[in-house]
Amino acid sequence: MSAILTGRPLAPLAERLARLSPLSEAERESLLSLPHTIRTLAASTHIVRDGDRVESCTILLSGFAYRYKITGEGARQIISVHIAGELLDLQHCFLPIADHGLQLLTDANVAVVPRQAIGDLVLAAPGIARAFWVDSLIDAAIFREWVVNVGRRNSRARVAHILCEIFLRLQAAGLVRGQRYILPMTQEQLADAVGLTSVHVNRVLKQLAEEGLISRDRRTIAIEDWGRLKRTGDFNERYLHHDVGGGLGAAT
Amino acid sequence: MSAILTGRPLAPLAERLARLSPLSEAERESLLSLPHTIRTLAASTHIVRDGDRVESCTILLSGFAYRYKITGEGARQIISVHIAGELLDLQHCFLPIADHGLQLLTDANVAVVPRQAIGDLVLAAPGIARAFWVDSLIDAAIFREWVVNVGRRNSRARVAHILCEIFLRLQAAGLVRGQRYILPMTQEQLADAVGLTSVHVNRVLKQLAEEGLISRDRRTIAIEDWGRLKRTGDFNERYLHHDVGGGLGAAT
DNA sequence: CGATCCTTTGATATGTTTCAAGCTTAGTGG
DNA sequence: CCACTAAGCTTGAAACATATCAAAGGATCG
Repeated sequence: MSAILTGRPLAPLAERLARLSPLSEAERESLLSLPHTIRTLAASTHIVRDGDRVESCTILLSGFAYRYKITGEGARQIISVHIAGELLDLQHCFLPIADHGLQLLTDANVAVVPRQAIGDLVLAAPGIARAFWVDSLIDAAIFREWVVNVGRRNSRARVAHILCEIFLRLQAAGLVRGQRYILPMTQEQLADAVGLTSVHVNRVLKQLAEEGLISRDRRTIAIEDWGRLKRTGDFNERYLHHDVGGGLGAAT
Repeated sequence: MSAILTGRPLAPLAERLARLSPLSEAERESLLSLPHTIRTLAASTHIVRDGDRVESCTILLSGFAYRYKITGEGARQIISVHIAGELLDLQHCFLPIADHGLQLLTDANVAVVPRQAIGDLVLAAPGIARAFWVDSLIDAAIFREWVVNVGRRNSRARVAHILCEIFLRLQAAGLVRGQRYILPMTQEQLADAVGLTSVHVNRVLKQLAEEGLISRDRRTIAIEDWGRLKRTGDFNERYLHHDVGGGLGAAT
């Protein structure tokens, strides 16, 4: 958030990408000087609606957001949850007709960049293209894990799994102190993320708490037994690729 | 397949990418001259195993493949199905530790390209980087739809949906004549793709056939009523982005 | 032509949903 | 500052879709 105030609002983006793939000083600079507008938006604002033609990419500077689709029967499936620092819809730079919706969970600050500017930049700066691409690849890895989560795990594991994932992602982003975090989702939203009903999610959360894996107060989750939570969530963090910057990534 | 025999085995790859994002003649040439080895592999060969360090990318020249993960309980979830002409594991160029397995459904011809060669090429040729990236983005769009499919649709819709998807993808690749295609998956594999049991998939297929939406003979599926099949599968092809080449994509 | 893998069918079990109602919390206006 | 309201959380009972278990029937391929 400080970056927003210091007038370098895209700094978190540059940081994030540099962690994924090495960037030269010039590349960092051109990222920081991307044309953009900063907006402060209220919780539940729609950033993109399914079917929209999107002319910009949004970077989440603070707050939470999620992507979702609505089925013909009116059911909602949440497809991913996004935290501060993440790129929300890079795919719209090249697939400009949205195939899903994108909505804020909380009040948030966002930076909006015209998609043309990103398109131009990636043609001019291959290193940046690579970094964006790696970001998309990690997104996709998370989608794959979610297919497994809703397709083949029981309700306990699904809920435990998403609690693990969000915890680790917040931790990697430096947004968590200790073993607790605020998960700004209603139980209904959580249910839509794991393919269950809110009633059932409620029962599972209660059970996880009774068994001492987590504790809850309003919407803050405290991890009480990380080992057992991971085990009941069948959670293996490899798919998050948090280590990707660590010396490989590129065909160096 | 003819391309394999004519000694231009990577031609289908160049075609595919050019459809996603405009490529110059020079870019096409450098794609065609990527170092590679051609292999003919038997059905059910593993191309990648979960956890492997992968040093190459595989292009499927003929046949079918699928990606999957195994849960801690031993259940398998199939994450995507791939058809001739597709890039199977572009993500391994930049995320070289595999987070899922990749296996052939049928005998197949593949081209194997060292990941370093692709990494070098995308830094040298931004237009190619963009095309690869768009390919990854479409992959991700399909994963998202699968999250919805297994998360929020009932068994009839799930099965109908995957039949629609594969039909359209084969059609777009020019691999289907008329309204029928060979789906080289057992009912158990189909079940693992839609998050059901094989017994239940069997019943759903039977019902879809009885109602006249499809007919079956061994593993060939004939679409008897595309409109109703789409409707019962809640299928909207927008997520496949088959039109993406049609004048946009790039920030032109 | 024997063996294996796959498909099909029936009967029963179960996890999750649905429906319904009461309860708590957070926000709003008097 | 309290009353009121809406939203979300919690709990119970019943219904249902899908899984599980089991066994027989086909297809495919040495």
